[in-house]
Amino acid sequence: MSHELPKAYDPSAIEEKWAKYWVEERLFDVPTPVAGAPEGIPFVQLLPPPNVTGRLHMGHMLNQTEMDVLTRWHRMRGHTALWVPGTDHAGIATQMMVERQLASEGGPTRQELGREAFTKRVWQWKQQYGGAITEQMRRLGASVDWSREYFTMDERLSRAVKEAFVRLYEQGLIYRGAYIVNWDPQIQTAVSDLEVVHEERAGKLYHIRYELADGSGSLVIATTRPETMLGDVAVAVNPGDKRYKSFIGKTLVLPLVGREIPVVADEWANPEFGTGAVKVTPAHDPNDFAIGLRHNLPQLSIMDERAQIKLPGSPYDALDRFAARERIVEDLRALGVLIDIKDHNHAIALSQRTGVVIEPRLSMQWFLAVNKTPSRGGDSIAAKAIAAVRDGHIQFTPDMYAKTYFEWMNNIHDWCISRQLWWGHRIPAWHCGACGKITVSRETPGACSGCGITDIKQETDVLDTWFSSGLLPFTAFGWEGNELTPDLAAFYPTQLLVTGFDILFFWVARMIMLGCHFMLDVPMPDGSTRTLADAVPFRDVYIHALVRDADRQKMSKTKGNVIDPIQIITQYGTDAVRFTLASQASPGTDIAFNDARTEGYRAFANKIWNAARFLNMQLERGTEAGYTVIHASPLAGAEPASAYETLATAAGLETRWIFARLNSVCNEVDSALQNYRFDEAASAVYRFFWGEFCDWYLELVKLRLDFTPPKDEQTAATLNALVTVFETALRLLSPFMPFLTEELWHALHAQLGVAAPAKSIALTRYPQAADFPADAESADAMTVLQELIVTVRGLRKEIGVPEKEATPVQVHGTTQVTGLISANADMLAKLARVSEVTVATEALRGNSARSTTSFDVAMVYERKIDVAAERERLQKDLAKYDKLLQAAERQLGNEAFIAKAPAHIVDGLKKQAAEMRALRDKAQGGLDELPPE
RNA sequence: GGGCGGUUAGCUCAGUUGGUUAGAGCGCCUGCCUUACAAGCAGGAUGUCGGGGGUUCGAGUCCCUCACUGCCCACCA
Repeated sequence: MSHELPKAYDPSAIEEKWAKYWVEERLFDVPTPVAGAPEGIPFVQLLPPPNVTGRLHMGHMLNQTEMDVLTRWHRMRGHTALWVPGTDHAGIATQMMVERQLASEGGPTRQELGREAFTKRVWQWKQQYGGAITEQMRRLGASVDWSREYFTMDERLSRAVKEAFVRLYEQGLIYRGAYIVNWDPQIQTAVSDLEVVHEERAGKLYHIRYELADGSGSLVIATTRPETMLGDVAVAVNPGDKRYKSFIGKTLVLPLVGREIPVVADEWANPEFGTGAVKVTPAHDPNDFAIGLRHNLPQLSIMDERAQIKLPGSPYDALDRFAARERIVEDLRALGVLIDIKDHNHAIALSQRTGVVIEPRLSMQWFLAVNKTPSRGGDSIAAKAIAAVRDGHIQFTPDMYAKTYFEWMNNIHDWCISRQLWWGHRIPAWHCGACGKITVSRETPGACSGCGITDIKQETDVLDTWFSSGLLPFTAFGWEGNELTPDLAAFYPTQLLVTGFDILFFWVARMIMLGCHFMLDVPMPDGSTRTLADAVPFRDVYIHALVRDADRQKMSKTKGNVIDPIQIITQYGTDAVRFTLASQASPGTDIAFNDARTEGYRAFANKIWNAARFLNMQLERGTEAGYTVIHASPLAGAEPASAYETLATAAGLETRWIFARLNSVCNEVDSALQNYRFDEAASAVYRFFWGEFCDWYLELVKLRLDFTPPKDEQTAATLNALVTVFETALRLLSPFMPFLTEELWHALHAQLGVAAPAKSIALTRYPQAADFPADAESADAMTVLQELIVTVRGLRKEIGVPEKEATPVQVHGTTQVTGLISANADMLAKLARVSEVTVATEALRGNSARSTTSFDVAMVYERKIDVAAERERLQKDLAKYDKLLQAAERQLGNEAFIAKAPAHIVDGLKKQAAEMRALRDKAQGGLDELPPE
């Protein structure tokens, strides 16, 4: 039977197969617990739901790699590991996408189609294309529970959203009113503060003269937006501003318009800015709106939803706001009241979605009051959200994000949750045309709650997408009120949220606000009242960095530097890309994605692949020679450590050593992942597999495997150990490189002729340090031998011994060290081409000798000495050791140091000084022996 | 305007509570087709840890300051 692996690793040949297998076999589904919570603390994560319109980008890939590594790691450690996937309906993005599609088809516009037909059309679009991103996720091997996949507009989630809205309304936390909001005139909807981005731009500050109605004088105002003067209802000056004292209470005539407006005194007017007199346009500026309220001024809207002037009869009617600006400036100039135009840089507000300039607009909207006490009492939403983090119920990593969070949460304003869109959760409120009463209800009401007439109309606005996604940590588990569903009992709070800082406020903060608010009302599994500590939506938040291009530039379509993960995956394999991201994922640092690095990790995958091939060959030879290897991967429990002990003793030093290394690398990986140090974990497994298992263990194993008859115990033990270590390494690597390890793990079992003990390596047990003897003695012994081998290799190279020629060496050191070396002369022979080792009684120095802190070694070889090079080397050594020695001696001579530093530091330094002195003397001795220049 | 980061080898980054010779990968140089792997093996070079000051027996690590740089937030017309 042949189990030959192809010579080179080809990810495309294996990845799709396993991706499909994992999904079809439903390996990662976590059923709803029948009663109570699963044993232990389940590891539950919610995937930040990608937009249905989305295509996989590097940010997703990083996010999913991190989540998957953790999920697989926890699962293998025996925890219930639940990762819930889903997609977000993404109101604005999706509506725009479909509108664009309609336009490109030359079809009707959204408005022509009408609301019902249009939303139907969006659903069609969603059915057809909405799965693209989850398809790509499957390709990444994300070990999510697909049986729990949701869409934020699913019927069940829609019910939950309605429930949440109605509850907040009943608690007096949702209100409706006419306020200035950020208006996007392109898509013609309100957007929240967060959806506005500011950009510094060069603008103008226009100085305009307004005459007093009584003709007694005039005053000059300064504005960046002269077109809004059409809506002016006052001019404000600071009450303390002496220049304008006499104007207060008088009436001005608005140029071009002729309307009379008062001069009011308001603190907001800044005497330092402009002329100190500011025009007041309550319907088109948030500050002016506030002034208007203070002075009881009318609110005069002069623009429509497209940001065109709407003043029937006026010459400016129907002009776009920017065209109107030009016309008005011209007309003011003609009138002679345009006094000055100054350059003025200021930050203008742009819509994040469309990039158009935001128009502050007075309109009727729905708001969530975040700082208000609910009608039934208790803390405000923001107060709870602050307390949850402040009191440590939620932990941020990196923790500096907690500061950012507080900064925002402490200054939070009410949240405008209504959008004038058609795609989204329609607000469950009904307007009565007769009495004006609003009926907010879970079910479609038959009649107005005020006057009882049946002719009521549902609110046309929908909810901000983030409102529904903010509810996900509990709605994903079946929340529809105060009842504790089995899933909520088992899985809430989730353990960890992994996400990017770009949605810290949009999503993370909203989940905390809404989770803390709603879940406080849901009892604990034991029936007790829930406290904030258990109302939180997640215990940990891990904020990952941004993936940038190789030159640290932000990826953007306009720059054309977007790296398509699918393309990189096709080129290098998913495992290599995952490993690249994991190994770069150091908290708080952006990732400069350089595919040179990915190429390196593909080489790593290839290395693993070839180690498997080597193993296969040894097993084949072993089988032919009549050896049997029986190995079963641990599922729940480990082999008893004593079994490893016995195996290692029979196999030899290198096996004892590699077990000791496993002991230590298991610890490293576990503690790194515990702290979300994906980079450290990845580099630990990398160094172990390549630097230790391949570079040393596999080479040394070649010495031990003697398949010529008769059978011997050492070969048998080594063969077993080899399989054990390799299989363990596969499990260790599996969370990082799930495809490759799955393939090789199955191949190994096939080769061994035994059934794999599980359907997937992902369902086996993660290697634990305690499984392997720490064995410091073997570790130390190998360190000496490795150091010797490396030193000899270096010597050979320097001296110029031909590659293939074996040479004798002399060693000097303690009897323990020389004994160890002599006993392992075969290692030296194999790895450093040493033909013979003799022990010298005297210290070794001279041109062919090298010294380390544990031994001297000299090569017995006639050579032509490059005196100059040798002198240079020795002088360099001398200088180095001398410098270190002097530094050590200086410090040891410092009484304060001896008195204050801990003993182990002082002793260590003394030892170091002695070693440096010896090494320095040897270097000096070598120099003395060189022929003079 | 407010807040938060970063600056360590040519490049990308580690560096745990201050403690004994500051590390890794990639790249670079030299030599090897030693059959698991040339996507490899072996050897090698490379750092006044952004500048200055301070605390300390001891600073890449703590404090101050300056410079450069990035990000977030913000209703100054």
